[in-house]
Amino acid sequence: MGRTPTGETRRKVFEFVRDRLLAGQPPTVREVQDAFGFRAVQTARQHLERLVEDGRLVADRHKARGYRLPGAGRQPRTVLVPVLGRVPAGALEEAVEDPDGYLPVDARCAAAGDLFALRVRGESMTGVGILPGDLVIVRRQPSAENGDIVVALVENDATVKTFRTRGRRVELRPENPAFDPIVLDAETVAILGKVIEVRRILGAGAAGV
Amino acid sequence: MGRTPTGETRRKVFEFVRDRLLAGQPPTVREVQDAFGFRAVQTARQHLERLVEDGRLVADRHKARGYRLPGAGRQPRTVLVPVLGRVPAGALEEAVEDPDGYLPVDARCAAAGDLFALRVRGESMTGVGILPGDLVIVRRQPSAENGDIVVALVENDATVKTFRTRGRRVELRPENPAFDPIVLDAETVAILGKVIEVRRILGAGAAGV
DNA sequence: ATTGATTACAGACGAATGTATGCCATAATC
DNA sequence: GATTATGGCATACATTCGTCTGTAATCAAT
Repeated sequence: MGRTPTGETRRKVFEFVRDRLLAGQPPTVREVQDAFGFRAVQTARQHLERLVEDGRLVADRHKARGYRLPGAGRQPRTVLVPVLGRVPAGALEEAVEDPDGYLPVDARCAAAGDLFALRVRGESMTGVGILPGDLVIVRRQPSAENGDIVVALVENDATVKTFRTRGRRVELRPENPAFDPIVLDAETVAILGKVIEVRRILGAGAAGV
Repeated sequence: MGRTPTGETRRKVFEFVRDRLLAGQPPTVREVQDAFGFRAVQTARQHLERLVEDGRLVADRHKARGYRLPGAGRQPRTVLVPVLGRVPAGALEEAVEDPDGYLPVDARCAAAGDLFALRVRGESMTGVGILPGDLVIVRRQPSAENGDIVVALVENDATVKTFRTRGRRVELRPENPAFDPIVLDAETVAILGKVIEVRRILGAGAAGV
């Protein structure tokens, strides 16, 4: 039957498969066939096999929906992290039960259950590029090292500060000259966790989860 | 044969399927079977069907790898967005082919293929909390509105600036007093897209994808 | 003990899916 | 015109996979 310009269809097939894979829904050969209106399965398969030869796709042989993008190792292990509305004293567990939403996070460096996210209030950390409304992703841990940005409970309120030891006491330092450091006994400071990522969502209307 | 405590296995099955789905690799019933060492396919299927009854999964009937996570609305629609190393003039398509890695992004507000990510170089946007090394997630679009933060091609190099019209010309304004705005003819400015999200990964050692 | 619910196993069937073979049409090159 | 490469079609086959039927063991409640 007729034909399309050389390489044109192949490129579109790749984009179709890639988009499906990135969306987490690998297509079957016949779904590719239908998507392009091919009247033979083999036509779709020829394009797919060519893409494998060219190294643009890899194939799990004899597996349903077996086409993948190359470089699987570099792909992130995604988990959904709950965004906590408020953090009442110590009740982190309960807050996780009723989140404001979820963020997809690459969790190759942390266990899924150990992560949560908070929305930043106040301007105390603008000096290090953490603005009001930003989301911080936190790995739960009871202590921290000098220079870590941590989430701590101060007067029943979660606050983001830089952690620093001061002899036997601990300094929670804002990164904004307009704010004063908080110095407390090491025993009385409740560290909720360490900030491992900062996000700011600018998208029009799409506000933050 | 023997049995495990009530609900325990079911929970683990759910977590297994969920992790696979979030990783973009939906499992078959028999893969679930193998993963748990069940000696009958039906055992895996019973657990999966129960999870569907409980509303924790949804099923595309008679489809290979047909189990999905429910609540498409509340949960983020996660896609993997390629992180581009360099952006040679205009060759965005090719750059997407060979990414440095992928970021999981909530793409409820954009098509999967329309997104890419870049690592920020330079300090020209520190005034709005975008620091060197940050990752910006960009939605491809050829134009922008006043005040949008955009990625534009200037002298064959991708740069992040605030977009503003100046009569018939456009101004690409850095958000740092130490830098000067760039003013160009509207026709000669190549806008690659609009920044919809900013990320900074602080995690120890885990550096950025 | 009986009943019911849950967990698990065994085997089989049919549909979905990946794969193979052969054929035809168009376009470029010699 | 012959050759070669490419894009596409039609059909058949083998494996994978979702689904079904039937059986047995364990536990809780009656």
